[in-house]
Amino acid sequence: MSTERYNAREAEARWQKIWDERGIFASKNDDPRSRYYVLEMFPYPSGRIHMGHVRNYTMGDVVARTKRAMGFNVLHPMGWDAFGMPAENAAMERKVHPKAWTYQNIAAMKAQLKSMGLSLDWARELATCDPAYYKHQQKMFLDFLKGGLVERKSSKVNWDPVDNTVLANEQVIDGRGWRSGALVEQRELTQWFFKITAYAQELLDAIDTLERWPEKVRTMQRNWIGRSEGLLIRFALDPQTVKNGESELEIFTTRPDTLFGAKFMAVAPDHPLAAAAAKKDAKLAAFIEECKRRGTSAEEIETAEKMGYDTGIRAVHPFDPSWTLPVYVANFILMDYGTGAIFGCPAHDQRDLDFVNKYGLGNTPVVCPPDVDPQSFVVTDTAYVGDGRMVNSRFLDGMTIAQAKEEVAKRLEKEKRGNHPVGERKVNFRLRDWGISRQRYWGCPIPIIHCHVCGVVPVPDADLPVKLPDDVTFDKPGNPLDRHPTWKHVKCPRCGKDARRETDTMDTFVDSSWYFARFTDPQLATAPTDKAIADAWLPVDQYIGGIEHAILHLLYSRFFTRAMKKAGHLGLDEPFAGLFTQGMVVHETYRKADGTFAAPAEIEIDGAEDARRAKLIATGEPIEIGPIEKMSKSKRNTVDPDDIIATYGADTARWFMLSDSPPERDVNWTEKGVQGAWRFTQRLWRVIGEATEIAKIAPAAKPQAFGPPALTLRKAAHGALAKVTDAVDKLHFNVAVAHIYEFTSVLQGALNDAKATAGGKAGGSGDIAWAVREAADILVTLFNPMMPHLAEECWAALGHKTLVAEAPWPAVEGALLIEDVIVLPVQVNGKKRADVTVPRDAAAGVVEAAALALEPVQRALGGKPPKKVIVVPQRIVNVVA
RNA sequence: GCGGACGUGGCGGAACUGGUAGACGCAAGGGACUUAAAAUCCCUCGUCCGCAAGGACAUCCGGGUUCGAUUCCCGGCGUCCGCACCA
Repeated sequence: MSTERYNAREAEARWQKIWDERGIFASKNDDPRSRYYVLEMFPYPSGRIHMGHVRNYTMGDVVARTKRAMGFNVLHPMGWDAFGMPAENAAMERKVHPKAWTYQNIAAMKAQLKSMGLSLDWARELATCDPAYYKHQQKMFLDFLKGGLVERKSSKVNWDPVDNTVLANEQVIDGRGWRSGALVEQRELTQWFFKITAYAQELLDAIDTLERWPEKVRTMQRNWIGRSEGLLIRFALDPQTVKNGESELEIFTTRPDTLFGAKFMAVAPDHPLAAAAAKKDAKLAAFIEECKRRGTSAEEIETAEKMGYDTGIRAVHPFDPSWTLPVYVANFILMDYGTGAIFGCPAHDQRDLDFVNKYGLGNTPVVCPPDVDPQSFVVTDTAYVGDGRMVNSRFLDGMTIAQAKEEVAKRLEKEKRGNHPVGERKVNFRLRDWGISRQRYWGCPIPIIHCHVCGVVPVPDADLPVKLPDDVTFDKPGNPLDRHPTWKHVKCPRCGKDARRETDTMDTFVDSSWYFARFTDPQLATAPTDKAIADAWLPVDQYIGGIEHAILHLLYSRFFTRAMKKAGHLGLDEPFAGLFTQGMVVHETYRKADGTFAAPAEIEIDGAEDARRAKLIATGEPIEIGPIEKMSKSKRNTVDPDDIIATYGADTARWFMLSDSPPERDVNWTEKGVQGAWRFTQRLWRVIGEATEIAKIAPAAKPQAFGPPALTLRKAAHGALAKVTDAVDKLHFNVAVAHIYEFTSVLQGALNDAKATAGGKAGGSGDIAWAVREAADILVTLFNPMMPHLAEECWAALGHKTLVAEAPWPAVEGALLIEDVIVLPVQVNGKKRADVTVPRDAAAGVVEAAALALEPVQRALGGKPPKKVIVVPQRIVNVVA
């Protein structure tokens, strides 16, 4: 074997070709072995992969390759989340068709992914913009419609004035569109909705079963679903005070116990009662307008003062007909939570307290904290929200909060007005239905026809897919489908009269809500899934992606899986058994004097680590080294994976992505770090090269006995094998990497020793040669999932005729991990003073005697006898002085 | 405000279920090889006292439980993230 440097560029292409030709990463649906489905969140085809993709897919590939070696039938597919706005933006800016742009990008990114050497089953590749994919999505939309999970309703929607489209609540961040960043407007539109709220309780409950999900994501989803238990109360309105004959105001409360502390009622500015009252009150109408004009961004809400307008209407207290409360329209009441109306109990709710303090309505405490005299308990600026006993509350006095809630609920449930009870227990959710209509071209058409006579008519199965027309224009804002000359004009499938096609397309999150199921049988033409096959593969055993999808994508997919089950396409509820959210790739920023940023490739850095200076290569202009931030185009702190792969090879990039930083945390990309990874690839190549020389002379049969040097090496090899296996299993890739480093050093030391004893030549006795060969094989198998190309190269050098990609994971020889003689730390009062060497299964008394005999222990005891000696077998000895 | 996570050398980080704190890597210092450089190999590397042997301190801070705490409990401080006028 040559001692030349490992040429990653040449070797990587060669091995990729061999893997490809042999099709070794294609998984078969009828393979009888245990299945393992590992999936990384599929990319949007933006044009180029970025380092975040490299990190994400490397992690998935390590899992896939390891599980494959362990004998699983592994499914590791890749596809494209191919619909979306950027394609239309490109069309508008560059006059390129969204489809052409998307497919060009897919081709480019696929080549990049291939250069990473990922063990993907490309035969299962899919793109969501392919009619062969979205045909099934349209069919499922109709299935769901039939099953009552789709609804068409007029509602106030979030309108993004820049993207000219509707956004789901989940896509509005701080009052701005998640893509455009534009301030979102409220508009009233008729939209299609998926009834995700029908599963609110189920989606919430099942979070408890997702044991292999990060706690953080589970918490975020729980909060998002936002369950609260309370009481709906119908307050009668004083007929003398109403303007248009209204008789009731329905509110939702989680604190019915505080009903005797009520001081006012309040409704949202867009509540029907407010609108009705405004008709006869110009000032109120103006107030409502003012409220609507106010933004909903975080800062504005933070600073907005509580404002209200007394409508003059009065509501009657449900427990006292003679007690009436003023009804306000207030800016802090949200129409889309509960009923859009509340009763205000200022003593025990901060917002209500702020409100009454402003309008002089006063407060009456009704919950008295423990150990406080009710007579002297007053609330001024801070509402009391803690525990206590009821006071000032007539029949509730003395009860706990829980008892009072129960009592109020019981009484109001019994009381009737008309046919309805005055009070009704209700569970309220924060979760809203998922509005999926988008006024865009590059998305999945909603398969519906609107007929003047028949109304909303589903497109018949035989006419699916409803394909996007190719001849569209992007010269004007708005939806190209809507202004297409012919596309929307169709005959009604039911009555045959002229009708109009739905021109809205589906939210792209629909596309990604079921792709994991499609991968199980991506060519199936007749249905979205073959249920038996999908059920055999699913749930995904390990899903890996960014935390940014903690709510949207992951919640939608959970809903979709349930909806598909209902429609008969799947037999399970939860799509992802294991979820891992990886950290970001971050990099230093470089700021020029004029405030703009320079790219890493444009600058040169010198000086010691604590006094680094950067300058622009082109001009020598000094550059300020800025904070480490997420790689982004705007900060220009990105590194192109292509450049790295061309310079160092894919294995180096993969290795660096896994080293040092734990996978869930951010990894800082540094030139030094990459070089370290690159040096290690070369070192491995050298070490395996030297090992090959010795392995050559190894006997074919395993020797009967091993001398101490061979035994030590074998113990290290099997120890490393056990530790790396465990670390990879827990996705602690940085720990696995550390153990591989460690073991490489051990092997290197053993090779040097063997050489020294053989007088500088490759040699040594048979047992050493055999152990070296075994150690080298184990080492290569261990780093293969991380650096697969180098591993193949080394594997071949070691004389194997097979591929390491197809080699089984080595079995640990458990006996090698058990030492006959062990070294135990000896503590005195919890501080380590010495080590004691004892037989592994020595009796506690023997260990104790040996420990006490040690000179440092005696010194620490100062000649006095120990009070107590604690011997933890095979762990530690602690002497208590 | 509510919820979650985290806090360990110059840096990234490791440490099983309460049992030798600092594995492994980066950076730094010293040495070998070389005409030289690169590459490679070897040694040192938490802080303080000490020539050394050895000792003291040390996992954000303050308490507690324990023979023993980075790990468990209580109370602070700080950082990051998510949600947020949610009745």
